[in-house]
Amino acid sequence: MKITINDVAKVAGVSTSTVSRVISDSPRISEETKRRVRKVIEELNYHPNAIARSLANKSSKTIGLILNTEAETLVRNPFFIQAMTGVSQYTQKNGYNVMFAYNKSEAGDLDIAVWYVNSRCVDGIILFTSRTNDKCIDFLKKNDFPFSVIGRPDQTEGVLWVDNDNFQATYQVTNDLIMKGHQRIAFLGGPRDHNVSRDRFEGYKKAMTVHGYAIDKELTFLDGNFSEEFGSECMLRIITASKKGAELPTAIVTSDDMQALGVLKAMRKKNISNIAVTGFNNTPISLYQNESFTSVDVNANKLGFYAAKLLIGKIEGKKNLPTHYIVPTNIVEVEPFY
Amino acid sequence: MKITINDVAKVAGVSTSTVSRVISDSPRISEETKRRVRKVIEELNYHPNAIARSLANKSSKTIGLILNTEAETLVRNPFFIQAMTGVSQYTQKNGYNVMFAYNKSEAGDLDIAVWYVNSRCVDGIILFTSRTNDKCIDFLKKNDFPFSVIGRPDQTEGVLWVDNDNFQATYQVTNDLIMKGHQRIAFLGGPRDHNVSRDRFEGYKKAMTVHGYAIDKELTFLDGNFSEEFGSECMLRIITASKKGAELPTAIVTSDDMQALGVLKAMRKKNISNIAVTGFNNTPISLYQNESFTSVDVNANKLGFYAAKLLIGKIEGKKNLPTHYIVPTNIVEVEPFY
DNA sequence: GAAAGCTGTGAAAACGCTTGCACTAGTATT
DNA sequence: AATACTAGTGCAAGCGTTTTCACAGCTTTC
Repeated sequence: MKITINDVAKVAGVSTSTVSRVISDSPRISEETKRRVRKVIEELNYHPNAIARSLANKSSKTIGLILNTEAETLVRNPFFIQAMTGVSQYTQKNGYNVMFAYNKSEAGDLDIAVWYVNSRCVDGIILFTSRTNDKCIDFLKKNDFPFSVIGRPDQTEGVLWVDNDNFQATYQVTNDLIMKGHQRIAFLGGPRDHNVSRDRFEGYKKAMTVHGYAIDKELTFLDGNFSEEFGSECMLRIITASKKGAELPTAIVTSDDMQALGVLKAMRKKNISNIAVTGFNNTPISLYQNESFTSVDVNANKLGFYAAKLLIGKIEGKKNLPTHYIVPTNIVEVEPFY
Repeated sequence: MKITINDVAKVAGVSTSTVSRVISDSPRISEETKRRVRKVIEELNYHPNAIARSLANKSSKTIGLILNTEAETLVRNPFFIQAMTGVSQYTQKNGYNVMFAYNKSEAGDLDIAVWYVNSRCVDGIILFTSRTNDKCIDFLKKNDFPFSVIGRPDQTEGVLWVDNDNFQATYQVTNDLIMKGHQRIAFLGGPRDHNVSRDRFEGYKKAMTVHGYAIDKELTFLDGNFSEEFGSECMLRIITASKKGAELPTAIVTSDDMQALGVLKAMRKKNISNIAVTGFNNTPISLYQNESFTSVDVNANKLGFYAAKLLIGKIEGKKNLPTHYIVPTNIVEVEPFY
C-alpha cells in the first residue's frame, strides 16, 4: 500500500492541509513545521499522487502531441522525432508530461484531438503539421482548448504557432547561389495548400528579381510534393526541354531533401553533373549520397521546444506572451558521403 | 463548465451510480434505463473525466515510454519512431494512452522511471533499450512495477521482453551467402555488453561451422559499436591485411546498417568492389547509396506492438501470458539508389 | 484594555468518478 | 403463507489531493 498524504500527516502530528502546504512551500507554514514535515516525508519516502493532484487542480500537467502525418514520412524524415525531443526537453523542465498518439488517417487525428479534449487528460495540444482547413484546428478553436501548431497555419488569429522564416531561407539560399555566379536557377515547390510552399517560392522569387533575373516558367515547378519522385520528374522535364534547345539551369533550389535527392538521381541517370542542388531539412539520409549539396537545417528540435513553450505559457495564463516564434534556419553544406 | 456525471444523473432522473453503470455497460441495469440514460448522455454531450476515473480506479490507463538512447541514434535510426508507432497502435486499440519522455543521459532515464513510478501517472513502462546492468530494470523490479523491454535483457527471469531471433537472422544471412558460393566471410559485431551482439555473432559462427568453414580471427571484429566509423575501420584493417598477403573476404556480415555503410565507404575509398555486404535494420538511409546490399528488417513496429501487448497483459493481470515474443525478421535486398 | 490585525493551523468541502452494500418489489420455492 | 431469491436501483464511502474558511492565540494600535 502506497503512502498517502494522510500517513504523513498522522506521523508528523499535523493535518493533511499542513502537509499539502509544506509540499507547495506555502509561506503560511512556519519553518519549524516545514522542517518536521519534510523529515517525515523523507522518512516515509512519500511521493504525491499525480492523479489525485490533477483532479484537485483540474490540470493534468500533461500535453498531448498529434502527429498528423503518414508513417512513411514519420520514418524517413527525422524532423518529427527531433521536434518531439525538443518538446520533451521544454516540458520536462516545466514539470509537464507529454502524451502522444499516432494515427495514420486524418480522421484519426481528429479522433485523438476529440479524445484529448473530452477526457480532459491533457491540458493542451501540439499539432505537428498544419494543413489548410485543418479540422483539428477548427475543433480546438471551437472548444477553446489550448493548442499550438508547428508550421504557420492559414488563419493565424487566435492560434499559437512556430515556424521557420521560409521566405528568408530560400531567399538566402538563392542569393548565395547568385553570389556564386549562378543566373539560371530552377525552383521546385511543395503542395500548394501548404503555406510553407508559398513562402519558399516567394523567397526564391524575391532573390531572383532583386538581382534582375527572370523567373523562367519552364524552370519553376509549383504545387508539387515533398517526394523523391517529384524531384526526379521535374529534373527529367528540365532535361527534356534542354534537348529541345532550352538552356539547362546551373542550379536548382528545391523545397525538401527528398526532392533534391530525386533531382540528383535523375541527373545521374542522364549523366549530367555540375548543377548545384539545394534542399531542406538537413536529413541524415542526405549524407549518404554522392553529390555535395546544400541543405537548410530547420532546427526541428527548437521548433518543438518553442511550440511547447508557447503552449505552456498559454495554459498557465501568462500575459503578454508572443503568439508565435520564428526559429532561424542554418544553411549547411553537405559533403558527399564517399 | 463541463458536464459531469451528476448532471447526467439529474437530467435522467437516476443516481450517479446508475449512470456510471450504464457507462460501463453493467448487466445489472435494465435495458430500459440504459436507453434513457444513454440518450441523456448523448444530448448533453457528456464525456467522462479520465482523471477522476483514474483516481477511482487506481489506474491511469497510460503507459510510459523510456527512450534511453542518444539523440544522434534516435534521429538517425528510424527504429525508435517505428517502435513507438507500434506501441501506439496497440495501446490505442486497448484504450491506453502513451506518455514519453526523452532524456539524453542514462541517469536521466532512471529519473524518469522514478517519476513515473512514484507519481503513479502511468500503469506500466516500456524500456526501449536493454543495457547490461540496466539500472531502470533493477529499479522497476525492486518496486514490482509492470514493465516490458525491447531487446532481451541479461536476466530474463521476471521480465517481459520482445526481441528478434538475432541468432537465426545472422545464421540465415550467412547461410544465404554460403549458398551463393561465398566461403570467406567476415563478421562485424556490436558492443560486447549487448546480448544482441553475442547472438548475431553466434548465428554467423554456426552457419560457418555447419558448412565446415573456418572462422578467421582476422576477419571477425567483436566488441565494436554500431557506427559507420567502426565499419570503415574494420574494412580498412581487412584491406591492410590483404596487402600483406591475406586473402580478401568475398562477403561481410555486419550487425548494423551504419557499419555496412562504413564498410562500403572504405571499399569505395580503396577502390574495391565485388564484396557482398549485409546490414541490419533496413534503414531508409541505406536506400541512398550506390551499392546494392542486403539488410535484415527487424520489424521495429511489431517489436513495439508486442512490447505493449505484453505490458498491458501484465497490467490487466491476465493469466498464462507469454513472458516474451520473438518477432521474425525479413531479409531484404536493397537496390542501389542510382 | 478593547479592537484590530497577524500567524499558523485544522476541518471540511470540493474535484468527478466507482463500487460495496442495502434496499425495494417482484417472483419462485417449499 | 412464509421464506428465499433475483433484478434493478440508490446511498454513501471511498480514491488522494487542494483550498476556502474558520479559529485560536499572539501582537499591535490608539
